[in-house]
Amino acid sequence: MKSEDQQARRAGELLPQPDVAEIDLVKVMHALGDSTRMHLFRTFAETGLQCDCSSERLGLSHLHKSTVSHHLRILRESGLTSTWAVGRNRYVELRRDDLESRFPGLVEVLLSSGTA
Amino acid sequence: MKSEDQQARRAGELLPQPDVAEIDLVKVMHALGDSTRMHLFRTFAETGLQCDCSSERLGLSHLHKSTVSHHLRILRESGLTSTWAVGRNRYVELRRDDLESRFPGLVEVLLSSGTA
DNA sequence: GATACAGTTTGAGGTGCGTCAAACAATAGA
DNA sequence: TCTATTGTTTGACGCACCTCAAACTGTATC
Repeated sequence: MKSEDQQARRAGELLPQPDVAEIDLVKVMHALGDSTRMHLFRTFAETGLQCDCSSERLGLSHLHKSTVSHHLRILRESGLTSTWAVGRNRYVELRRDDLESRFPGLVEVLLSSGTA
Repeated sequence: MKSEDQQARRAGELLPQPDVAEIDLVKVMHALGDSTRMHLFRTFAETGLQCDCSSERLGLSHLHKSTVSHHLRILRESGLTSTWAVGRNRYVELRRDDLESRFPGLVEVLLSSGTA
């Protein structure tokens, strides 16, 4: 994670998300049971932190921006991601540590599974 | 697995299921993104092999038998389970080895995650 | 202040899902 | 053969979901 991103994140506002203890495995499975959201999950896992959540930037240029916003919300509400509002942008991050403490090994297993 | 169960399984007919290489992670996630099917997943993981798939036997006495049949079909078609038809009964088994070779560690991670 | 921009919210349309009930197929047992 | 049993299939209903379009909120820039 780049340091300017970290600063921007601290300056932003954290959007509502479930506490670690409240993250539900079935909800997480449901969130990942959609190819678009699985793509976003892998993208955030790779990039670490992401600003400018435009459809093009996220590799979803075939989807309307409101649709992308919808999927990002589901990811956040399931507990998979954190989102900070900074100005007009959104910073989205995978909740790696939280997920690791709640479901040890899950993220690693999902990422190392072939994308096919 | 009890030996009489093994014999019954061999005598039965294997219902259609995807090949190992065709098991799709998103479809698996979707199958587990339902509390009833997550319950069945854990049940089959514990019991190893299960005959008499009645609602009561599976801890789903609140659901109609056709609904249970529906969920078992989705689990099978996603690649999570194998089902053998033996007489009037169905033997359902978690495809542990197949899942392990396709998504190493996934089953273990899911089972060790708290049921909450 | 006026304009442009990033993202959200709302409403609508189409589709799929979970559930039940009834009909059906196939087997076991009398 | 007749009946009971086990599980599947079909159709229906209500609900949730995915998608887009339009309106909206809030921010940055001129």
